[in-house]
Amino acid sequence: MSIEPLTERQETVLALVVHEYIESARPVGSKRLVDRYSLRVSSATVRNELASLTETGYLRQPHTSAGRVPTEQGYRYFVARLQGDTDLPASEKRLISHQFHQMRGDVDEWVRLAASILATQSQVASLVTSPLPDRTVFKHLELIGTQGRQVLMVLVLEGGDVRQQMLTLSETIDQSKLRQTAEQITAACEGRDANGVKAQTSRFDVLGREIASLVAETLERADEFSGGEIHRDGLANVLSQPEFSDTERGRNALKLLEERSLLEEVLAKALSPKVGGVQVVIGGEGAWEELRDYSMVLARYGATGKATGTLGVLGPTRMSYGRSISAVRYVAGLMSNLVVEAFDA
Amino acid sequence: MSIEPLTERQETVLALVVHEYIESARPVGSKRLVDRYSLRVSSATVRNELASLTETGYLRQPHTSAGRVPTEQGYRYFVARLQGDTDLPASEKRLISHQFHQMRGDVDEWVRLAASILATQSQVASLVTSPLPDRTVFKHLELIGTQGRQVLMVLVLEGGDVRQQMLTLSETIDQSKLRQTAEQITAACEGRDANGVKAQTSRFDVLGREIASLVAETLERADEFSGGEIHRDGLANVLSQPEFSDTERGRNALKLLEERSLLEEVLAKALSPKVGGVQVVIGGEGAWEELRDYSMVLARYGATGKATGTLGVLGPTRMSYGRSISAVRYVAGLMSNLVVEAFDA
DNA sequence: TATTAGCACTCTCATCACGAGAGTGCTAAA
DNA sequence: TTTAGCACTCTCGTGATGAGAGTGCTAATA
Repeated sequence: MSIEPLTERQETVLALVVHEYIESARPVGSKRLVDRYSLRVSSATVRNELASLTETGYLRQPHTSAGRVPTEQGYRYFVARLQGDTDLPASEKRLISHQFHQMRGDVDEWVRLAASILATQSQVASLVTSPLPDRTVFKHLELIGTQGRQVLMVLVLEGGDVRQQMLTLSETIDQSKLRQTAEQITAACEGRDANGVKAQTSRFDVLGREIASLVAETLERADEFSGGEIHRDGLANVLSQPEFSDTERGRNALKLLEERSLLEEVLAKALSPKVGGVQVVIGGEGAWEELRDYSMVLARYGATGKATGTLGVLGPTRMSYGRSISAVRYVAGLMSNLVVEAFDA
Repeated sequence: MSIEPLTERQETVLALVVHEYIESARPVGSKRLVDRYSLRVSSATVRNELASLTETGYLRQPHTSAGRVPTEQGYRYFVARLQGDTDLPASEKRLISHQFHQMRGDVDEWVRLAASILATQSQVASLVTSPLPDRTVFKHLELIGTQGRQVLMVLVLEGGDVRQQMLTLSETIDQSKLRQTAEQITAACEGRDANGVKAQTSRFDVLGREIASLVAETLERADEFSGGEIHRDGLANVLSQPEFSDTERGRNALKLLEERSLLEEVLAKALSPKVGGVQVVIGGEGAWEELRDYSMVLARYGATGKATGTLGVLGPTRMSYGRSISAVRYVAGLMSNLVVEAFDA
């Protein structure tokens, strides 16, 4: 399979088949191709090329005497080399950017807006996770006594994220002692990560050690917790795709989108931890059987080394890669700006 | 319509029709009824009762010479008077309770688990919102200077919720002054709500007033923000219901479930703000045209006056009300316990 | 040698007819 | 008041059929 490089004409034909199939969702035949794109060769010639592309594994025939459909390999070739650089029209960009500037406020709202925009732009389902710190860094600690031995620990992280936790101490400690301890720890640990904090613990007294190791634990937990909630939108979109008119398949698609663990795994493994670039996962790439009929277009956004999140879309392999890629790229850029701004503030 | 009270036999027939229709999803006829439930009357008699129930508006005929289907009125009568008190089997309860105890940790996890359990138990889609304070009460304030005029305001609310906000002050203020102000405000405002805090502002100096009014604003915003994220699960379930085998209808159902604003409105309006009891909304109750073909089973959980959230299920009017009601009731109870525990801690 | 016209053949899909099955309403008898 | 009987209606699954689109192959052509 696919030892020979494709001739120019084969590339053209492949591109047209992919393009046409994405639009029509029906196997595309030689005659149709010649008619719709007014090729300067006859349908018989195209037929020969189709046969050849089928042999080399770029196309597939659903049944004898039907038109051709791209294989995963075909899609990959198309996305990698044939599709050309697409981009959203400037007017769309302005509109989207406007919506983002319109809204100010909390991260959840950004995430929601991003998901909504991706869904409408790509016409498939979208996924967005909140930006989370790559490496959690301590900034500030407060201890607030409430009643008896109960103490509320408020832990402020680099980037403004806050963790809170209720503690029950072994004995009642008065507020001034608590404050003093908190200040000590803050002074010693500002700017350190979980390991850095651990290294400092020996410098404190008994209470200080107890608290500091709890802080270190919390920081560690925050590091592990890579996922966070995955916000979805446009689920209804995938059902309007003709390949899911069969209810069984539609249900399958939804199940996939609801399955948190699988999505988390894909997001984690398929996507490099660095911000930049759009990744396309076609048909599960052999690694995920469940994704055989689906493709994802993903990007990481945020500020590498500080806080990053992922966003992308999920749809049938027959999805408009152009629309999706440009939408994902643009929205990821906007989200990155927001994250960077939030960090610098 | 429905002036005469129903005879006992009519009630029996209505109950059987609803029951049978919920199971089979097909219009139910007289003969079927007699056969399956070994009634001691003939099909002709049942036919008469069916005709009468149709006349009084409890049943409906999809087309002449087809079986009967319950109307909304029929469902309501059934749920209100005929269904009997259903409850989850003890074994199920144990299993669910176990899962809840298995898991400790943050509120998001509770919400996720509750949604997942509701979805599997009811076989339709589930909705759960996080518990949010009914009336936001101030507990503690911290001001943390970062760089220049930037200050991080950390606001701890009754119940342990934390709000944070970045401020840019008009001039640089040193940390001790910040701390002093924060302490002043904390002392004066602990236990007060938005209005209470506002009433205190005059007692502070310029900086204090500025901060305190920001605090009051934040508290107000927290009050308004009644909704919060709605966590969904079991979306795929609704697609397996036969009424949504038609793709168009299925897509509609999904759109409904994705529409945040509508759901929020229904949750807010249909459900009393007090915890306790399960509410059933059948076919939109005339108030929501979009919900014509759907029913919801809802409950508010938490601790009235402290923090409450809503949970429930959404499915076709032809849903198993028994299963849903008992599942919603039980899960709401468990969640309430968790909230109460968290508050008392 | 590469391209094209022509042709026989295949496979899908929408349409239509048809009959089984389930259900109804009505009448008349028990 | 209940029920047996009956004629009638409507849906739905099952084939049959034919149009349409597409293919591969062969032979003629540039």
